[in-house]
Amino acid sequence: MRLSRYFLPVLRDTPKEAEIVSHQLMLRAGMIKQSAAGIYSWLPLGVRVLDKIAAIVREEQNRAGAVEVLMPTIQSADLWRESGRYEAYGKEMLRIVDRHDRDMLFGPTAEEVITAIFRDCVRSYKDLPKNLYNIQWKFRDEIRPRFGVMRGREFLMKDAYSFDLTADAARQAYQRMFVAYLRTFARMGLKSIPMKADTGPIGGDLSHEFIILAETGESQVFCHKDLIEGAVPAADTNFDGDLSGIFADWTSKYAATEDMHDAAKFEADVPKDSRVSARGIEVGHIFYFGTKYSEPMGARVQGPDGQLVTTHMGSYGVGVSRLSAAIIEANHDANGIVWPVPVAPFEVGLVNLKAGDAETDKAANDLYAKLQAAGIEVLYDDTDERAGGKFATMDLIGLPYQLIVGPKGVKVGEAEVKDRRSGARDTLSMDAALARVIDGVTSQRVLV
RNA sequence: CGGAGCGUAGCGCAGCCUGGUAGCGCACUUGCUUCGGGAGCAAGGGGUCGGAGGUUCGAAUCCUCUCGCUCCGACCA
Repeated sequence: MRLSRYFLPVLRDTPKEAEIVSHQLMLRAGMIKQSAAGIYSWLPLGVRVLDKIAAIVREEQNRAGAVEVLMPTIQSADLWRESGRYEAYGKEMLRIVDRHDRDMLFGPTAEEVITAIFRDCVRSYKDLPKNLYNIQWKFRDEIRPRFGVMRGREFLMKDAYSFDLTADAARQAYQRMFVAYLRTFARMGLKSIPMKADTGPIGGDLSHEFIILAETGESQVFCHKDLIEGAVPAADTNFDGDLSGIFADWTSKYAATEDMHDAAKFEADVPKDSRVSARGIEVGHIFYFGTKYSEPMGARVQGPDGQLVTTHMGSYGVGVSRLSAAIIEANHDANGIVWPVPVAPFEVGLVNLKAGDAETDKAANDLYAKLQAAGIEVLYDDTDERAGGKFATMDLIGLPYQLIVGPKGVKVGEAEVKDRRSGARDTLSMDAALARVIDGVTSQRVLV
C-alpha cells in the first residue's frame, strides 16, 4: 500500500482524553476515532489489526474443532424472556423498540440465540459434541466506559458455545477451548495466564479468565511465576485426544484474580520468591454453565436409549477489539507501538527518503515490487514529507521492520534495515536488505 | 448513579477572575531556501468560543438551564 493513497491520520500530540498508553497510541497512530463514549470508528490501520487478531482467533478455534457461525447484533427480547435474563440483565443491556413496538435489544452476548439455533436444528446425541462460535460486535451499556477500546461499550468479541451430552463431555469441550486459548494468545506474542475465576452458581473448577500482565491492567492478579513462561501447547496438539494433562499443568499452580484471591493459600502454596503480584488485563474468559440455558430453553437431544437429555453447555469469550489495545500495552516504547509480526497492520514500512528523486524513486519502487512479490505486507511511504517526520510516523505506527531508502544509499547500492523492536539499524546492499526483511518477517509470522 | 473536572480551529492550549466583537504552538495551503531522525523565512485558509435562555449598549467572559466528554468509585469480554 502506498501511503500517498492510504488514510493514516496520525496525531503529533496526545489527545487529552486518553489516559492509558494503548488508547493514546491508537488515537495517535490513526487506528481509531471516537464517535461517542465507548464507541469508536476503526480507521484503516485499526481495521487491519482487528482482522489479523480475528484471523488468529478463527484459526485456533477451527483447529480446536469449533465451527463458525454469524449471529445477529440485534436480538429479539422474546428469546431473553425464555431464559429469564431479559429482566435480570439490567441497564447494561441496550433495549430497542422496533416500528411494530416489538422489544428488541443489541446483543451483549449470544447464549440465547445460539441455544435457540441448536434446539431447533439438533435432535440426536449423534450430533454431539458441537461447538459453535462467532466473531461479532456486542454492546454493553457500561456505566463508565474507559481506556479506549479496552473498556468500550461496543466491542468485537469471539464467543463460542459448546453443547455436550454429559457434564464429563462438557469438561473435555472446556479443555479444548482452554488449550486453544493458550495457543491463540501466544500467537499474538502475548504471555497469557489462565486464572481461576468465579463460577457463579454452578461451582466447580470450570471457569478461567485468561490474563495478560500489564501495568495498566484493570485487576490485581496473583500467580506462581512459572506460569508466566508456561509451555504453550504445540500446533499439532490432538484436540480429539486427552487434553487433561495440559490442563493440569496449567491449573495445578496458584493463579487467581483479586476477587478469587486467597492470600493464605497463596502464601502456603507458592514459595516466596515465586510469588507474582501484578496488574492484569482479561483477554479471554471461559466457563461451563451446565444446563442454565438449555433447560429453560429446551435444548435437548435424544440419547442412545431414546430418552431426552438436556445438553450441557459452556461458553468461551475472547475480546478481539480489547486485544488490539492489550497487545499495545504489552508492546510499546517511548516512540510508539511495537507490533509483533503476526498482528502487525503491515509487516514492513518502506521509507523513500527523497520521493521525487528519480534514482531514489526507482530503487524504492523496485524494493516495493519485490516485497509485494514475496508476499510481504508493506506500507510504502512514497510521500514527499521530510525524513524526520517519516521516521517518527513509522516508529509511531510500529511496523516490525523499516526498510529505508535514501539518495546517499542509492548511490552506492545500499539501503538501511531497522528492527523496530531492538532499534538496531543495519546498512546493507539492496538485495541483502531485502532478504533480511523478508527472512525476518517470514520467520516471525507464526510464533508457536 | 454518587463525587470531581473539562468543552475556544484537525490536535495541544491561552484568553474568562476584572465584559468591548478571538489568539498561540503544531497541523493545513502557496512561494523560496532547506533536505538521513518531527527544518527556516514569508504570505495565507480555517472557529455561530458545545447548545438554549437571561443580564447588559455590548457576553468566550457574568447568571440559569441543558447536552457532550474525561477522571475517581460501584459494574464488566
